[in-house]
Amino acid sequence: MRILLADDHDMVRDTISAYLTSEGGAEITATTDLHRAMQELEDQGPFDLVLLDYNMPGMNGLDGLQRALKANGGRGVAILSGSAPTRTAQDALDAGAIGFIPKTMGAQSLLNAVRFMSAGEIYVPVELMREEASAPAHPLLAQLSPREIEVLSGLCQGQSNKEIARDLNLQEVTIKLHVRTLCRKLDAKNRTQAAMTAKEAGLF
Amino acid sequence: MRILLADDHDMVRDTISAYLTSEGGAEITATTDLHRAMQELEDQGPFDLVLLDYNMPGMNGLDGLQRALKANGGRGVAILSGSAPTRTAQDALDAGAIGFIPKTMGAQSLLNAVRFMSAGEIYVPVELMREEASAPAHPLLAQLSPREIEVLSGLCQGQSNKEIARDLNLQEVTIKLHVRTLCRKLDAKNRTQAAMTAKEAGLF
DNA sequence: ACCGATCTTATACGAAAGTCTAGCAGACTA
DNA sequence: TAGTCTGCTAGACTTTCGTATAAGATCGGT
Repeated sequence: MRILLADDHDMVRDTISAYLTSEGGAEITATTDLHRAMQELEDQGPFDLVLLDYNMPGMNGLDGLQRALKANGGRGVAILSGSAPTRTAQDALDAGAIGFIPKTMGAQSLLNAVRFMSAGEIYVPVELMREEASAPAHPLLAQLSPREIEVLSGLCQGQSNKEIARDLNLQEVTIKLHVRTLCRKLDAKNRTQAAMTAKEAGLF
Repeated sequence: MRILLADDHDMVRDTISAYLTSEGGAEITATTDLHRAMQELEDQGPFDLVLLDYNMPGMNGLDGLQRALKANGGRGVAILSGSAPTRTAQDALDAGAIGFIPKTMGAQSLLNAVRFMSAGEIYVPVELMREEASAPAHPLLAQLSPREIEVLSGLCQGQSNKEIARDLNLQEVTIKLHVRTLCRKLDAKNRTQAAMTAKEAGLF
């Protein structure tokens, strides 16, 4: 089982490598960023599985995933992520990833997932699927209305009220109200502070 | 060597535990958040070393550090962090932490550091100390003037131009200018987007 | 001494953000 | 059926932000 692992956190990379090697008998090649991962893909041919950290130099969101997929000759590429917004997981799968692994998953589960994906099976943790349907993902989101969450998403992209209004088919004034209530609920003085709070909480 | 490890990423926690146990002969107690860590501190008495993830339910910045320090009866408490702003490291040490461990550090180095800190020595990775003095910490900061960095800091706290001006003893118009150049350099359309970019890059 | 870069202040104007008041629809209760 | 609560929408108004243009001050370096 030949696996390529790319993560810029040495500690995470080292310990995961050690674990998969000793407990799973895997043969790991580890790199620190997408650039070097691409080089390994060229030099060492296709791997049974490629694991890419979502937040890593060179990734540019799911851009790196696309490139790795092309370079791995049809074999699977999966995304590792520390903060795991359900949305990103869905996007990754849509983009062709063979799996999405949140770091909140246990080491033994990781090993099982890696074996699955190496065999060509698509793997997504059950919690994420459930979360999609039921759970509020984050305590902060629970106290926000659906509209407010949509508006907050716009805020975090640095959109103006007018842009948000256009995207949601609403009037600009309406957005202003939502922004105000968002600021109240998030204990922020203005849109920027609200966006920062949401970002820190790991939403979006 | 009895160690309490608290990190909400199961994967990270499991693999680090396994590594420190097998390679370092440590006896690890692992928990998922600060609340449970405090319980373990009460139940299992003082540990030789407590490792706390900086981004973890219940931490509230360095608030959790203070509480853990009190509960561990004089023995050391260190901070683990994924994104490692030098500023936070300094603050942690000032608050009484016995060490600061970025996850970009290798597993073997971690083991050494843990042995050091268990023996009561303060540990900070050399790169952080150097960074403080020389390196630009982040490529993005390199192209910003000192003033611009100060203003950007204000932006990331959601301050208004007027507030920033007061804090820096400048006129509001001056801040506007800096905000404009910041938006140019960070490729942002407005202050909110600039703040988000800075946040994503791990600054502040 | 000159040049260029950075930082500073000023005036002014259009655009966007933020505040206030108020009306309307659906849901739940009595 | 009326009452009430919550979420969504709207118009008018004030404040803040963003931009343009101009110009003085300081500092380091060819």
